[in-house]
Amino acid sequence: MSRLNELRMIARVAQMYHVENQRQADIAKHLRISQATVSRMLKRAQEEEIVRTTVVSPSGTYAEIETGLRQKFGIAEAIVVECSEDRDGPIMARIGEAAAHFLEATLQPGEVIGVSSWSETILKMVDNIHPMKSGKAKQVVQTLGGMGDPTVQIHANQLTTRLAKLTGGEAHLLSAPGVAQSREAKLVLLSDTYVRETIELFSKVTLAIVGIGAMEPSSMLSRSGNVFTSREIAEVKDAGGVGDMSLRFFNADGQPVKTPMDDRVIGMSLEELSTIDRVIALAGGQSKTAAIRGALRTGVIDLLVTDKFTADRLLASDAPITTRE
Amino acid sequence: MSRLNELRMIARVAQMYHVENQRQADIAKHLRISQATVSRMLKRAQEEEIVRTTVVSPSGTYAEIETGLRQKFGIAEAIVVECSEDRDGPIMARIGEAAAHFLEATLQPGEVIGVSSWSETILKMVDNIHPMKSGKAKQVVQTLGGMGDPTVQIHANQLTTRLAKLTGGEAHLLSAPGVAQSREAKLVLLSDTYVRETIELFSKVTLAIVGIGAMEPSSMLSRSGNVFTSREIAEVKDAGGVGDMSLRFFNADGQPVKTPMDDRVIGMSLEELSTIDRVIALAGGQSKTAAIRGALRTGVIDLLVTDKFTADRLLASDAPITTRE
DNA sequence: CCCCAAACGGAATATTTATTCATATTCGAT
DNA sequence: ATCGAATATGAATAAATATTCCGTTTGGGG
Repeated sequence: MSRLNELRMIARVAQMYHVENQRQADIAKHLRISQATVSRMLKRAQEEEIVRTTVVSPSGTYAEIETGLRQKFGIAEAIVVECSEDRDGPIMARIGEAAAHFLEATLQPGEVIGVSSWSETILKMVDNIHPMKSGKAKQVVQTLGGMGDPTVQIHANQLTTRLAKLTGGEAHLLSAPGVAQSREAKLVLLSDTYVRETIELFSKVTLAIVGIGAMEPSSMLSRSGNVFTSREIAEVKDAGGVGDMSLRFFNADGQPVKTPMDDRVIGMSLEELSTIDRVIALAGGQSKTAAIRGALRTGVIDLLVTDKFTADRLLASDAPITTRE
Repeated sequence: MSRLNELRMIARVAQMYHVENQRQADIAKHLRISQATVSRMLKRAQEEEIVRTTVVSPSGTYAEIETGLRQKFGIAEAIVVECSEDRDGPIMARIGEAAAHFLEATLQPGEVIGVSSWSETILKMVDNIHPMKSGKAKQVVQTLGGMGDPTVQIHANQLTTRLAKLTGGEAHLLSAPGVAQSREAKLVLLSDTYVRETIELFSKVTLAIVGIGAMEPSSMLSRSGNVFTSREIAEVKDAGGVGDMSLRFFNADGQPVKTPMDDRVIGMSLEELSTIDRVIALAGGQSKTAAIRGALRTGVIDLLVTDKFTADRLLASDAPITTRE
């Protein structure tokens, strides 16, 4: 019976604290008990469920799905954006927008941003970044060569340059094709001083922004000319490849798929990516689901920004759960 | 639209803080923002109602009614006890129990307790106090004389003595009748050294425990012999009296009702009561409702302990609301 | 009855959180 | 464009809260 009187008092303390916003010291004075006791009563109130705290996610946000993604794939953070329809265009726009906001809010002074430049989603992100007056970033490094097609080359360079301008960093372009014609050709390209300097910066990158590619070439990729032959793509597929980040392929388990083509790609490797402090991946859309799932399993991604439909698909899958941490 | 991205982040912070019990500094590190920002986001989360905190009063307690009493009558605290039936016996027992618990929990070391000894409810309270080993109270002072009837006299003395023993204070009895035969008789009684010493202690009392009497004499009062004649009582009633504390009468507005009898009462006055740091009133029951309402309006009571039925009646009344503070 | 283990409670203290202060930035009005 | 008010930010700091530590008490076994 005295337990009830005790709980009554705890409830009163909880009310004064949570509802009336009184300080513990004042409550203690009012009730002639010590502040320590008030603190303990409040803890007790939680345990006894006299106070209940609930976090409601604002409509249009999907905290629960984000938590699901974090847990299922062991990533540090996930952002799931609202999207009215499951089409690539709107999805990319929303993902880019959310990523831009996140970047703005969390970019540290002096960061070295690495950006793999041929993702339409990343482009949307850059479109949404507000210029930061006090130069936050130190350098913005292009982590994958441009395309053979000069039009897209310019596009890629522009993306890096704009991002650099917006974040106040100095741009370091990778003035080379993303894929060299041969191993030898790559070596030649690497002999270029500017190219080498940029590549040497890869290890300094503190924040990498990457897109995730599906095996079926994206519109941008195909527009950019034949990067790989369809036979080469088929080979990767046969080896289990489900997608790529910066033209580095991986299978459904997140294991790298080694191919002879690796020697021709001029850009950051998955291994390099894994050493980077923060890796932000931007991707969504029906066709990319499998690729994203594989990418998440590589363990290099710290934050995924995706859309609700894709997130649902990622969680719905009955593939084995990979827990980290 | 960016408001949504902002809210998303706030919701995430709130989740990490309230659900996952992470410290603000850790959240800040995880999200690459400052601890100050996390603190502000959490405040924002409250404002935006992303976090909702509710205090549920344990069943058997009536936090809402207590709040109603505090607000309507401007008292510092109220305790409303559960009671299955609206009869005086059980009500007094529950009130006494709750008051005992409260007293135990909040009695300060060195307090001087004043107790008006003829309330059955107070008796129940004393019955429920556990002995306090390390003498908390300094002195326990009887604030109203005993009754003419020697049996009750002993009762009253015992109550004070027991309370003193239980709280570890030294008992100061008021060895005199509660009501002298005349003004002159009172003066004679006051000349007694022990009586005077006790009365002088009134001003030192830090915590007074009082009962509230209705105009219809209680069983204890009537058993104790004719304290006042029914004619005297009628006079008080005519003057608007609705009840008394320690035989000091007041009307429905809480204004003292002065009568010639005041000069014959040997006990603490309402004025003295009002200077005391904490005044705890114990009372409940159908017949006492009007008396309690008047008592609350005197402004001398800091804490009322009553039962649910009486509390409901006190709140239901459409009498004008007297707000203090 | 006495002693011990566990529980309690408060003062002092450590830790965590909120606020202040100094800057930087945005936005709106010229 | 340029100024100024309003807003936002983080570092430093003040304030509030949680915990540790220690003396007391309580409730069992010897």
